[in-house]
Amino acid sequence: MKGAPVQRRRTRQRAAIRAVLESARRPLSIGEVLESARRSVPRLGIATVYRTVGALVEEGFLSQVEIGGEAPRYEISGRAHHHHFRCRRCHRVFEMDGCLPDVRRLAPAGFVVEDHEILLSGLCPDCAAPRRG
Amino acid sequence: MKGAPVQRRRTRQRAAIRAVLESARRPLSIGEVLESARRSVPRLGIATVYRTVGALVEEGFLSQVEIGGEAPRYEISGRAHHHHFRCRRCHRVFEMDGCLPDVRRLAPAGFVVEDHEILLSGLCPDCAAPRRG
DNA sequence: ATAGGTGCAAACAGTTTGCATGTAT
DNA sequence: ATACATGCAAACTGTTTGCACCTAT
Repeated sequence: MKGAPVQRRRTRQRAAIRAVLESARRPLSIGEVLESARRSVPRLGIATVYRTVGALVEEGFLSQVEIGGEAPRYEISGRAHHHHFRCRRCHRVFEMDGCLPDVRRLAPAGFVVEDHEILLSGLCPDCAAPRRG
Repeated sequence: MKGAPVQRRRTRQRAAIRAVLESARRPLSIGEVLESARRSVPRLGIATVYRTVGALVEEGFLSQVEIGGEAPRYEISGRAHHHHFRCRRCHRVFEMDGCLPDVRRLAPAGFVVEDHEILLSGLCPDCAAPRRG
């Protein structure tokens, strides 16, 4: 077991990983973060991505988005309440603003609703668009 | 790649696996199915469970229930459309009948909604009850 | 008799960990 | 100088596949 480090350092790897997640408009998987961050740090290792993303989740900078049985994705914390849409073809996950005011009415009497998630799935605009060429 | 078999056979393994899932009152994970089914077929292999459950999902007998980042679970299909409530204290998952008619309006223009899932979480009646300990 | 099924072990894929080396402080 | 971070590879865990043997039809 390795205790948490006493201090954090600024490294190219961490800067790249943060930048990728900050500029993303949708939650990213570890693989997506790795691929994007390697554009600025080519030799970036996947273990570093796991460790860095894990640390960012622990410090509250990132939120983990668990969708179905798929690999967890990560997005910047503190955004407005929103839900997600998963494309069954390209498997990307998109954010959808807004919510349904009466979700908690689904719960039968006696249940205390504290949180909820709504996940839509189908085809994203890119995959639904008729392709030509 | 192995093509789907032309016909299905009745075997002790499949009977056991089906029986376990039919008598369950909650969605079961692969491990839970294996453990239960081994009571009637001790040498049952996990690969057979994966293959059989997978086949049952494909033929529509079972539905895969994916909740959060947890291992997928399987339940008998054909029940009325419903969603789930997960108790954060006892971790049980309950079914909630009904739905919200306007869920798919959450999706921005251009997205083709084919399916959706709603997961509420909080405390179930047992865990919300004032009696403690 | 034979297509199909099973169990085992090996192969895979995603994630975590150990360690020697590299680097921010 | 030194504690922390990185990259690589090995270790793990959960799932899938190849294959020789078995069995329902």
